[in-house]
Amino acid sequence: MLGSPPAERIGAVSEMKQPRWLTPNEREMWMRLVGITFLLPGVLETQLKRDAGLTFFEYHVLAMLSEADERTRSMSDLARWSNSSLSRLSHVVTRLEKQGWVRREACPDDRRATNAVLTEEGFAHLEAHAPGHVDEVRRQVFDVLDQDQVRAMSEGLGSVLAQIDPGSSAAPNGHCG
Amino acid sequence: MLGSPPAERIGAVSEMKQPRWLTPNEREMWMRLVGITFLLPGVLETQLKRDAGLTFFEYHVLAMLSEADERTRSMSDLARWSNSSLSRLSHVVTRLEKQGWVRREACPDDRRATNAVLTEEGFAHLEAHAPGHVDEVRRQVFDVLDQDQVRAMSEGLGSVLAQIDPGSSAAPNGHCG
DNA sequence: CGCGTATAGTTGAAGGCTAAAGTAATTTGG
DNA sequence: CCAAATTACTTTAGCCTTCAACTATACGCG
Repeated sequence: MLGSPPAERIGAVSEMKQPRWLTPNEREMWMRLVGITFLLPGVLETQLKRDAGLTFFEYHVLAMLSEADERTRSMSDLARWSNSSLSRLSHVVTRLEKQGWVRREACPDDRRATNAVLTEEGFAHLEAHAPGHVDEVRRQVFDVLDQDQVRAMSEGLGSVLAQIDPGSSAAPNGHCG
Repeated sequence: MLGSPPAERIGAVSEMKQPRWLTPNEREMWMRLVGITFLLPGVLETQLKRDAGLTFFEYHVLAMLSEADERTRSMSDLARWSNSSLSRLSHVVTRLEKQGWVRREACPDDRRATNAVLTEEGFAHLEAHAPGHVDEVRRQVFDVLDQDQVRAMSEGLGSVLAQIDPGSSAAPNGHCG
Protein backbone atom coordinates (compact mmCIF):
# COMPACT_ATOMS: atom_id res chain seq x y z
CA MET A 1 0.00 0.00 0.00
CA LEU A 2 2.76 2.40 -0.99
CA GLY A 3 3.31 1.88 -4.70
CA SER A 4 0.67 2.57 -7.33
CA PRO A 5 -2.56 0.58 -7.20
CA PRO A 6 -3.78 -1.60 -10.08
CA ALA A 7 -4.47 0.42 -13.22
CA GLU A 8 -8.25 -0.03 -13.04
CA ARG A 9 -8.40 1.97 -9.87
CA ILE A 10 -6.65 4.98 -11.38
CA GLY A 11 -9.18 5.34 -14.18
CA ALA A 12 -11.45 8.02 -12.80
CA VAL A 13 -10.17 11.16 -14.46
CA SER A 14 -12.41 13.40 -12.41
CA GLU A 15 -10.87 12.15 -9.16
CA MET A 16 -9.13 14.99 -7.33
CA LYS A 17 -5.84 14.83 -5.50
CA GLN A 18 -4.52 11.46 -6.63
CA PRO A 19 -2.10 10.36 -3.95
CA ARG A 20 1.48 10.73 -5.10
CA TRP A 21 2.36 7.03 -4.88
CA LEU A 22 5.97 6.02 -4.55
CA THR A 23 7.90 5.01 -7.66
CA PRO A 24 9.49 1.53 -7.67
CA ASN A 25 12.89 3.03 -6.79
CA GLU A 26 11.43 5.06 -3.97
CA ARG A 27 9.48 2.12 -2.70
CA GLU A 28 12.58 -0.06 -2.61
CA MET A 29 14.51 2.57 -0.68
CA TRP A 30 11.58 3.09 1.64
CA MET A 31 11.24 -0.59 2.51
CA ARG A 32 14.92 -0.74 3.27
CA LEU A 33 14.87 2.36 5.43
CA VAL A 34 11.88 1.04 7.35
CA GLY A 35 13.62 -2.29 7.80
CA ILE A 36 16.65 -0.58 9.21
CA THR A 37 14.75 1.69 11.58
CA PHE A 38 12.93 -1.40 12.87
CA LEU A 39 15.92 -3.72 13.19
CA LEU A 40 19.09 -1.75 13.76
CA PRO A 41 18.36 -0.48 17.28
CA GLY A 42 17.52 -3.98 18.41
CA VAL A 43 20.69 -5.47 16.94
CA LEU A 44 22.91 -2.91 18.65
CA GLU A 45 20.98 -3.16 21.87
CA THR A 46 21.53 -6.90 22.08
CA GLN A 47 25.27 -6.37 22.30
CA LEU A 48 24.98 -3.39 24.64
CA LYS A 49 22.60 -5.04 27.06
CA ARG A 50 24.69 -8.17 27.22
CA ASP A 51 28.06 -6.46 27.65
CA ALA A 52 27.27 -3.15 29.34
CA GLY A 53 23.78 -3.47 30.80
CA LEU A 54 22.68 -0.50 28.72
CA THR A 55 19.87 0.29 26.34
CA PHE A 56 20.88 1.69 22.98
CA PHE A 57 19.19 4.91 24.03
CA GLU A 58 20.89 4.94 27.43
CA TYR A 59 24.25 4.48 25.76
CA HIS A 60 23.51 7.33 23.45
CA VAL A 61 22.56 9.62 26.33
CA LEU A 62 25.81 8.81 28.16
CA ALA A 63 27.78 9.35 24.95
CA MET A 64 26.20 12.75 24.34
CA LEU A 65 26.99 13.74 27.91
CA SER A 66 30.59 12.55 27.62
CA GLU A 67 31.21 14.93 24.75
CA ALA A 68 29.73 17.99 26.42
CA ASP A 69 31.59 20.74 28.17
CA GLU A 70 32.41 19.47 31.67
CA ARG A 71 30.35 16.37 30.75
CA THR A 72 27.30 18.39 31.69
CA ARG A 73 24.19 19.41 29.83
CA SER A 74 20.85 20.85 30.77
CA MET A 75 18.04 18.33 30.44
CA SER A 76 16.58 20.24 27.51
CA ASP A 77 19.84 20.31 25.60
CA LEU A 78 20.50 16.69 26.37
CA ALA A 79 17.04 15.84 25.09
CA ARG A 80 17.79 17.63 21.83
CA TRP A 81 21.17 15.93 21.48
CA SER A 82 19.72 12.51 22.12
CA ASN A 83 16.68 12.97 19.87
CA SER A 84 14.21 12.38 22.64
CA SER A 85 11.35 13.98 24.48
CA LEU A 86 12.07 15.60 27.79
CA SER A 87 9.80 13.10 29.46
CA ARG A 88 11.59 10.08 28.11
CA LEU A 89 14.92 11.61 29.05
CA SER A 90 13.76 12.38 32.56
CA HIS A 91 12.79 8.76 33.15
CA VAL A 92 16.06 7.50 31.70
CA VAL A 93 18.17 9.92 33.71
CA THR A 94 16.38 8.75 36.85
CA ARG A 95 17.41 5.21 35.94
CA LEU A 96 20.99 6.20 35.16
CA GLU A 97 21.14 8.17 38.39
CA LYS A 98 20.19 5.06 40.37
CA GLN A 99 23.12 3.26 38.71
CA GLY A 100 25.42 6.09 39.72
CA TRP A 101 26.36 6.97 36.15
CA VAL A 102 24.67 10.34 36.05
CA ARG A 103 23.95 12.98 38.66
CA ARG A 104 21.41 15.81 38.58
CA GLU A 105 22.43 19.30 39.63
CA ALA A 106 20.40 22.43 40.06
CA CYS A 107 21.36 25.20 37.70
CA PRO A 108 22.29 28.40 39.55
CA ASP A 109 21.38 30.77 36.70
CA ASP A 110 17.92 29.46 35.93
CA ARG A 111 16.12 27.78 38.74
CA ARG A 112 13.76 25.97 36.37
CA ALA A 113 16.68 24.16 34.78
CA THR A 114 18.42 20.95 35.80
CA ASN A 115 21.87 19.90 34.64
CA ALA A 116 22.65 16.27 34.04
CA VAL A 117 26.29 15.43 34.82
CA LEU A 118 28.16 12.30 33.78
CA THR A 119 29.88 10.94 36.89
CA GLU A 120 33.38 9.47 36.97
CA GLU A 121 31.88 6.00 37.22
CA GLY A 122 29.58 6.78 34.32
CA PHE A 123 32.50 7.92 32.22
CA ALA A 124 34.54 4.88 33.18
CA HIS A 125 31.66 2.56 32.30
CA LEU A 126 31.22 4.24 28.94
CA GLU A 127 34.95 4.16 28.25
CA ALA A 128 35.08 0.49 29.13
CA HIS A 129 32.29 -0.48 26.77
CA ALA A 130 32.65 2.00 23.92
CA PRO A 131 35.14 -0.18 22.00
CA GLY A 132 32.78 -3.12 22.00
CA HIS A 133 29.93 -0.97 20.81
CA VAL A 134 32.00 0.70 18.09
CA ASP A 135 33.12 -2.71 16.92
CA GLU A 136 29.53 -3.79 16.65
CA VAL A 137 28.59 -0.65 14.73
CA ARG A 138 31.46 -1.32 12.38
CA ARG A 139 30.53 -4.93 11.87
CA GLN A 140 26.87 -4.19 11.23
CA VAL A 141 27.18 -0.98 9.27
CA PHE A 142 30.51 0.31 8.08
CA ASP A 143 32.16 -2.94 7.10
CA VAL A 144 29.61 -3.33 4.30
CA LEU A 145 29.96 0.24 2.98
CA ASP A 146 32.80 1.87 1.06
CA GLN A 147 33.81 5.51 1.52
CA ASP A 148 31.74 6.79 -1.38
CA GLN A 149 28.67 5.06 -0.07
CA VAL A 150 29.25 6.55 3.36
CA ARG A 151 29.47 10.02 1.87
CA ALA A 152 26.39 9.51 -0.29
CA MET A 153 24.33 8.15 2.56
CA SER A 154 25.49 10.85 4.92
CA GLU A 155 24.28 13.46 2.49
CA GLY A 156 20.87 11.88 1.99
CA LEU A 157 20.34 11.09 5.63
CA GLY A 158 21.36 14.64 6.52
CA SER A 159 18.69 16.08 4.25
CA VAL A 160 16.01 13.86 5.71
CA LEU A 161 17.09 14.53 9.28
CA ALA A 162 17.08 18.27 8.68
CA GLN A 163 13.52 17.89 7.41
CA ILE A 164 12.12 15.82 10.26
CA ASP A 165 14.01 17.65 13.00
CA PRO A 166 14.67 21.24 11.97
CA GLY A 167 15.89 22.14 15.45
CA SER A 168 18.64 19.53 15.57
CA SER A 169 21.24 21.49 13.64
CA ALA A 170 20.92 24.41 16.05
CA ALA A 171 21.73 22.41 19.17
CA PRO A 172 23.94 24.29 21.61
CA ASN A 173 26.86 22.54 23.28
CA GLY A 174 26.96 24.04 26.75
CA HIS A 175 25.26 23.58 30.03
CA CYS A 176 23.68 26.24 32.12
CA GLY A 177 25.51 27.79 35.03
CA MET B 1 32.37 8.21 22.44
CA LEU B 2 32.51 7.08 18.84
CA GLY B 3 35.29 9.06 17.20
CA SER B 4 38.92 8.84 18.19
CA PRO B 5 39.94 9.85 21.72
CA PRO B 6 42.47 12.62 22.47
CA ALA B 7 45.95 11.82 21.13
CA GLU B 8 47.47 11.32 24.58
CA ARG B 9 45.33 8.26 25.14
CA ILE B 10 46.51 6.54 21.97
CA GLY B 11 50.18 6.70 22.94
CA ALA B 12 50.72 3.20 24.29
CA VAL B 13 52.24 1.36 21.37
CA SER B 14 52.07 -1.96 23.14
CA GLU B 15 48.30 -1.73 23.55
CA MET B 16 46.56 -4.56 21.70
CA LYS B 17 43.33 -4.37 19.75
CA GLN B 18 42.89 -0.61 19.49
CA PRO B 19 39.20 -0.06 18.89
CA ARG B 20 38.56 0.83 15.30
CA TRP B 21 37.10 4.26 16.01
CA LEU B 22 34.88 5.89 13.44
CA THR B 23 36.39 8.41 11.04
CA PRO B 24 34.82 11.89 10.99
CA ASN B 25 32.83 11.00 7.86
CA GLU B 26 31.59 7.79 9.37
CA ARG B 27 30.74 9.50 12.60
CA GLU B 28 28.70 12.14 10.81
CA MET B 29 26.77 9.51 8.88
CA TRP B 30 26.28 7.50 12.03
CA MET B 31 24.84 10.38 14.02
CA ARG B 32 22.42 11.09 11.22
CA LEU B 33 21.35 7.47 10.90
CA VAL B 34 20.80 7.25 14.64
CA GLY B 35 18.82 10.47 14.58
CA ILE B 36 16.58 9.11 11.85
CA THR B 37 16.00 5.75 13.49
CA PHE B 38 15.02 7.60 16.67
CA LEU B 39 12.81 10.26 15.12
CA LEU B 40 11.31 9.03 11.86
CA PRO B 41 8.95 6.40 13.29
CA GLY B 42 7.57 8.93 15.75
CA VAL B 43 7.00 11.56 13.07
CA LEU B 44 5.09 9.15 10.84
CA GLU B 45 3.19 7.70 13.74
CA THR B 46 1.89 11.10 14.79
CA GLN B 47 0.08 11.44 11.48
CA LEU B 48 -1.08 7.82 11.46
CA LYS B 49 -2.42 7.82 14.99
CA ARG B 50 -4.26 11.08 14.46
CA ASP B 51 -5.81 10.17 11.11
CA ALA B 52 -6.10 6.38 11.15
CA GLY B 53 -5.76 5.28 14.77
CA LEU B 54 -2.78 3.15 13.81
CA THR B 55 0.76 2.67 15.03
CA PHE B 56 3.47 2.91 12.39
CA PHE B 57 4.13 -0.75 12.98
CA GLU B 58 0.43 -1.66 12.79
CA TYR B 59 0.15 0.19 9.49
CA HIS B 60 3.13 -1.69 8.19
CA VAL B 61 1.65 -5.03 9.18
CA LEU B 62 -1.63 -4.22 7.43
CA ALA B 63 0.30 -3.03 4.37
CA MET B 64 2.34 -6.23 4.19
CA LEU B 65 -0.84 -8.26 4.46
CA SER B 66 -2.58 -6.23 1.77
CA GLU B 67 0.11 -7.16 -0.73
CA ALA B 68 0.08 -10.87 -0.02
CA ASP B 69 -1.66 -13.57 -1.99
CA GLU B 70 -5.33 -13.51 -0.91
CA ARG B 71 -4.28 -10.91 1.66
CA THR B 72 -3.18 -13.77 3.83
CA ARG B 73 0.13 -14.74 5.39
CA SER B 74 1.23 -17.17 8.03
CA MET B 75 2.28 -15.46 11.24
CA SER B 76 5.88 -16.44 10.67
CA ASP B 77 6.01 -15.02 7.17
CA LEU B 78 4.20 -11.89 8.27
CA ALA B 79 6.74 -11.47 11.05
CA ARG B 80 9.57 -11.68 8.53
CA TRP B 81 7.88 -9.21 6.17
CA SER B 82 7.25 -6.74 8.93
CA ASN B 83 10.69 -7.03 10.50
CA SER B 84 9.39 -8.12 13.85
CA SER B 85 9.55 -10.93 16.31
CA LEU B 86 6.76 -13.45 16.33
CA SER B 87 5.89 -12.34 19.83
CA ARG B 88 5.48 -8.70 18.93
CA LEU B 89 3.43 -9.64 15.90
CA SER B 90 1.18 -11.91 17.92
CA HIS B 91 0.36 -9.04 20.29
CA VAL B 92 -0.29 -6.65 17.45
CA VAL B 93 -2.46 -9.09 15.52
CA THR B 94 -4.53 -9.62 18.65
CA ARG B 95 -5.08 -5.88 18.80
CA LEU B 96 -5.90 -5.63 15.08
CA GLU B 97 -8.26 -8.56 15.43
CA LYS B 98 -10.19 -6.73 18.16
CA GLN B 99 -10.59 -3.80 15.75
CA GLY B 100 -11.89 -6.19 13.10
CA TRP B 101 -9.11 -5.41 10.63
CA VAL B 102 -7.46 -8.80 10.73
CA ARG B 103 -8.73 -12.31 11.32
CA ARG B 104 -6.82 -15.41 12.39
CA GLU B 105 -7.43 -18.68 10.59
CA ALA B 106 -6.12 -22.14 11.28
CA CYS B 107 -3.97 -23.53 8.53
CA PRO B 108 -5.29 -26.85 7.22
CA ASP B 109 -1.89 -28.15 6.03
CA ASP B 110 0.11 -27.52 9.16
CA ARG B 111 -1.82 -27.44 12.36
CA ARG B 112 0.90 -25.53 14.19
CA ALA B 113 0.50 -22.62 11.82
CA THR B 114 -1.89 -19.70 11.93
CA ASN B 115 -2.77 -17.52 8.98
CA ALA B 116 -3.47 -13.83 9.46
CA VAL B 117 -6.02 -12.52 6.99
CA LEU B 118 -6.74 -8.89 6.19
CA THR B 119 -10.50 -8.42 6.42
CA GLU B 120 -12.57 -6.30 4.03
CA GLU B 121 -12.86 -3.63 6.72
CA GLY B 122 -9.14 -3.79 7.28
CA PHE B 123 -8.45 -3.34 3.61
CA ALA B 124 -10.95 -0.51 3.38
CA HIS B 125 -9.36 1.21 6.34
CA LEU B 126 -5.91 0.87 4.84
CA GLU B 127 -7.11 2.07 1.47
CA ALA B 128 -8.76 5.06 3.07
CA HIS B 129 -5.65 6.16 4.93
CA ALA B 130 -2.82 5.09 2.64
CA PRO B 131 -2.87 8.33 0.64
CA GLY B 132 -2.43 10.42 3.76
CA HIS B 133 0.42 8.24 4.93
CA VAL B 134 2.16 8.26 1.56
CA ASP B 135 1.83 12.02 1.45
CA GLU B 136 3.51 12.25 4.82
CA VAL B 137 6.31 9.91 3.73
CA ARG B 138 6.81 12.08 0.66
CA ARG B 139 6.84 15.29 2.65
CA GLN B 140 9.27 14.00 5.24
CA VAL B 141 11.55 11.93 3.06
CA PHE B 142 11.31 12.00 -0.71
CA ASP B 143 10.60 15.68 -1.24
CA VAL B 144 14.09 16.47 0.06
CA LEU B 145 15.89 13.85 -2.07
CA ASP B 146 16.57 13.77 -5.81
CA GLN B 147 16.55 10.58 -7.86
CA ASP B 148 20.30 10.03 -7.64
CA GLN B 149 20.21 10.36 -3.89
CA VAL B 150 17.37 7.88 -3.70
CA ARG B 151 19.34 5.37 -5.73
CA ALA B 152 22.51 5.91 -3.71
CA MET B 153 20.73 5.58 -0.39
CA SER B 154 18.80 2.55 -1.55
CA GLU B 155 22.06 0.83 -2.38
CA GLY B 156 23.72 1.63 0.93
CA LEU B 157 20.66 0.85 3.01
CA GLY B 158 20.27 -2.41 1.13
CA SER B 159 23.79 -3.49 2.04
CA VAL B 160 23.28 -2.67 5.70
CA LEU B 161 19.90 -4.35 5.82
CA ALA B 162 21.29 -7.49 4.22
CA GLN B 163 23.96 -7.51 6.91
CA ILE B 164 21.69 -7.04 9.92
CA ASP B 165 18.91 -9.27 8.62
CA PRO B 166 20.32 -11.96 6.35
CA GLY B 167 16.96 -13.76 6.24
CA SER B 168 14.95 -10.83 4.94
CA SER B 169 15.80 -11.24 1.27
CA ALA B 170 14.58 -14.83 1.31
CA ALA B 171 11.06 -14.01 2.48
CA PRO B 172 8.39 -16.10 0.77
CA ASN B 173 5.19 -14.49 -0.44
CA GLY B 174 2.53 -17.10 0.18
CA HIS B 175 0.38 -18.28 3.01
CA CYS B 176 -0.09 -21.79 4.13
CA GLY B 177 -3.10 -23.85 3.14
C1' DC C 1 4.33 46.09 38.99
C1' DG C 2 1.31 42.37 37.70
C1' DC C 3 -0.84 39.47 34.51
C1' DG C 4 -0.52 36.19 30.86
C1' DT C 5 2.27 33.18 28.47
C1' DA C 6 6.27 30.48 27.55
C1' DT C 7 9.92 27.54 29.19
C1' DA C 8 11.97 23.70 32.12
C1' DG C 9 11.27 19.73 34.13
C1' DT C 10 8.83 15.83 36.80
C1' DT C 11 5.38 12.42 37.60
C1' DG C 12 1.81 8.78 37.17
C1' DA C 13 -1.04 5.98 34.55
C1' DA C 14 -1.91 3.47 30.38
C1' DG C 15 -0.31 0.89 26.85
C1' DG C 16 3.32 -1.30 23.90
C1' DC C 17 7.54 -4.17 23.56
C1' DT C 18 10.85 -7.77 24.99
C1' DA C 19 12.30 -11.86 26.92
C1' DA C 20 11.33 -16.16 28.75
C1' DA C 21 8.51 -19.82 29.39
C1' DG C 22 4.79 -22.70 27.87
C1' DT C 23 1.90 -25.45 24.44
C1' DA C 24 1.29 -28.02 20.54
C1' DA C 25 2.37 -30.15 16.15
C1' DT C 26 5.88 -31.76 12.94
C1' DT C 27 10.30 -33.37 11.39
C1' DT C 28 14.59 -35.88 12.01
C1' DG C 29 17.66 -39.49 13.21
C1' DG C 30 18.64 -43.64 15.23
C1' DC D 1 8.60 -46.23 14.54
C1' DC D 2 9.62 -43.78 18.54
C1' DA D 3 12.28 -40.19 21.05
C1' DA D 4 14.53 -35.92 20.58
C1' DA D 5 14.84 -31.77 18.42
C1' DT D 6 12.66 -28.18 15.70
C1' DT D 7 9.15 -25.20 14.26
C1' DA D 8 5.02 -22.30 15.03
C1' DC D 9 2.77 -19.68 17.90
C1' DT D 10 0.81 -17.70 22.44
C1' DT D 11 1.04 -15.90 26.95
C1' DT D 12 2.74 -13.75 31.10
C1' DA D 13 5.44 -10.49 33.52
C1' DG D 14 8.34 -6.68 33.71
C1' DC D 15 10.34 -2.85 31.67
C1' DC D 16 10.14 1.25 28.69
C1' DT D 17 7.78 4.88 26.34
C1' DT D 18 4.14 8.05 25.64
C1' DC D 19 0.69 11.12 26.93
C1' DA D 20 -1.45 14.24 29.81
C1' DA D 21 -1.38 16.67 33.89
C1' DC D 22 1.11 19.27 37.18
C1' DT D 23 4.70 22.40 39.50
C1' DA D 24 7.67 26.01 39.28
C1' DT D 25 10.35 29.65 37.32
C1' DA D 26 11.24 33.22 33.84
C1' DC D 27 9.96 36.48 30.31
C1' DG D 28 7.05 40.10 27.87
C1' DC D 29 4.63 44.02 28.00
C1' DG D 30 0.88 47.27 29.04
